[in-house]
Amino acid sequence: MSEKRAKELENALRSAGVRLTRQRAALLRVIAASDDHPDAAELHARAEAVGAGVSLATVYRTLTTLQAQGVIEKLEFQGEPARWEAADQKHHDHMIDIDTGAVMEFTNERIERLQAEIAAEMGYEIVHHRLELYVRRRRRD
Amino acid sequence: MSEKRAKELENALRSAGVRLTRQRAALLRVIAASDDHPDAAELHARAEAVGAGVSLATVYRTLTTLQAQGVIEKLEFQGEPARWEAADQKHHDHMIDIDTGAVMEFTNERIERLQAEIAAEMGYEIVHHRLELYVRRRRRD
DNA sequence: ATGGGTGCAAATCGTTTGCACTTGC
DNA sequence: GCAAGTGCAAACGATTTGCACCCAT
Repeated sequence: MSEKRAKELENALRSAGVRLTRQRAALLRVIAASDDHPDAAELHARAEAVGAGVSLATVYRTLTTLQAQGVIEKLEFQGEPARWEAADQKHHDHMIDIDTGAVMEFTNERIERLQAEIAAEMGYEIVHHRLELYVRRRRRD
Repeated sequence: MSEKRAKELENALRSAGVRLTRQRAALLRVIAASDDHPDAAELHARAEAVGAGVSLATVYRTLTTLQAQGVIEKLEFQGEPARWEAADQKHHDHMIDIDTGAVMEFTNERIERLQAEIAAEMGYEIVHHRLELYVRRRRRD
């Protein structure tokens, strides 16, 4: 099924005038097959694991290109290297367990609305935003 | 007045067992006198401007120390070098004008509450969070 | 006096880039 | 065929660190 998604992306990219190289096709598949939040090195490792000869430099260049095409989104959690996720899902924010490093997703329509209101009140419109909750498992005592 | 604040901080730090060196005293004053969001290089420049001989390495080390003492907070906006702000004010989030780079502060009690609820529902408690609105001035047309 | 703090320069780490070589269209 | 894409290794920019010296306590 992620193969199907990868094909869709190939067509979308091609009609956007982006050349479909062997490396890009391989990375599209790796990304489509990932449901977590890998960083560049991890994506490179996954591509290598599948025998796709892709240099790390190309991974970086491709990530930038795919982001510009709106195919993926860049996540920059505190201090750690940038992570990436497919952009096909609906908008969501992130919650990071600071003890385990686990990244969870959530959405809250009310928060979204409030943000827009705040910006509007000050005469601005939101281009994009970042909401991250750094959390710790609640200890029951 | 920021001089008064600097003195307060000196005492607080000393009783926390942090040695009060010439460099740290100078940086405390620079920070207390800043009401914006300077990065390490900028703080270094401001310290130099006041004739405080402080190396950039020490600026970095001091920022880390002051953060650990809860005196300042680290801000990491997209891509740019980390910025810092005094931690004495009440909690607030940031709105960044992506065209001018201007950083504004805001608070919204309802958003804070909603965040806590979301975390609680998933069995977590928030240790800290990050909410940034990247905005653009609303064009009246 | 002594252990923490500092300056300097070198090292780190994620990421970007110059250049000569490939390759998709 | 040719501009766009790639690999490699070198360059980058922010930050950190090893080490010899220094100074608050």
